[in-house]
Amino acid sequence: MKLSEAKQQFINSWGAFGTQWGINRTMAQIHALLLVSPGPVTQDDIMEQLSISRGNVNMNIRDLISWSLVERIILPGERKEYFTAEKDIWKVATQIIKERKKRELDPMLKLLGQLDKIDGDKKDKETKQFIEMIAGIKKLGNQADKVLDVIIRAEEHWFTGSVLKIFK
Amino acid sequence: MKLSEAKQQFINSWGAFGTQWGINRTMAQIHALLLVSPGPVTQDDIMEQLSISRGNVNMNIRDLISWSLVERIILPGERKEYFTAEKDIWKVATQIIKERKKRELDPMLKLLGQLDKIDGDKKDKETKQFIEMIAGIKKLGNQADKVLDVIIRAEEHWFTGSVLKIFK
DNA sequence: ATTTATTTTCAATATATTTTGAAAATTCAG
DNA sequence: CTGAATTTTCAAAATATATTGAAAATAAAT
Repeated sequence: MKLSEAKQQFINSWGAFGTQWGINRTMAQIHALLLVSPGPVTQDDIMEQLSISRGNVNMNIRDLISWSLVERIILPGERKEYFTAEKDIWKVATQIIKERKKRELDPMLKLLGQLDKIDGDKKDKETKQFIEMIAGIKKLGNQADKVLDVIIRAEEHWFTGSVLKIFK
Repeated sequence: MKLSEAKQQFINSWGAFGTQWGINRTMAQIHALLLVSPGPVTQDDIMEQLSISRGNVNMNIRDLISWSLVERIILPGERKEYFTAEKDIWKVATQIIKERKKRELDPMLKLLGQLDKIDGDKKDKETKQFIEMIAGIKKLGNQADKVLDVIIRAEEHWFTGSVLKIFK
């Protein structure tokens, strides 16, 4: 397989993979393109390589920046803006975990904290069952929160290829 | 807050939450409805409570069954089929992890295994960089695979509320 | 201050996904 | 086997999401 083919396939697959995780295809593809591009890249480069419009590139790039996965770079003497992606995959992964925790897990735990304040007889079977179910999800969410924090801090173990060492 | 309100809010929020994770809103809502329903429920019950069509219920229920999150139940003497969801949230979570591993992580690792077979000079800077990046993702994927296996097997720790104990 | 390059916005358009509902298939009772 | 109840399918319609592209805004050079 040629390098160019492999890159193209990586971009396509990364895009398809992203959609399964609620990430828009183009955003994932732009991220993939930046991951396989050795140097900084302009909006025009991305437009050309992925055959998409300027507006599309612009919006998705800004989205990627809000996830701290892409950085805007100004080259001295150049008028255009350039972009690069963090290439260290461990950093990419922990950054995504951090953001999803903040954007999704935290709000969800907040919501669940309100749902178990039910008026009326707490001894009622149906009420009891509901409160227990919510408590279960809350417990799961809190445990996930802690586990993810440990994983985020496991950088050295990732580096040595032994993330499992954080388990006893 | 009344029980019925709380249930309704849970169903709506669970649906919204699901969409952020690439799960269709209605499927997540049906799952939520079954989670808060003490007994088994029919297609007609779901149609009525969520105001959706029969076909929609049918397709999404089958999808949930394929994820092993919902079970079809035949009550003796009854013509209609009933459905229930696994209520133990830990089991729900590990089942989802298992399925996503199988459906997404495994195929992704398979793909990555093909992408580093690049023709030509392995010493070429760009080629080298690409191969290393793919290797990094592969490494991350494999580690995630192992960590998820440990989590799936941590049931007793979940039960005692100390999933963190699996960390040293 | 004016021109020019570049980025950003966003209404209109295109595409993808979900939902409907009625017809076809299946299942079960008599 | 027949007919009624129930489930399943799937083309058409509705909805939601993503994309375009040109106009407006911004930034830099002269």
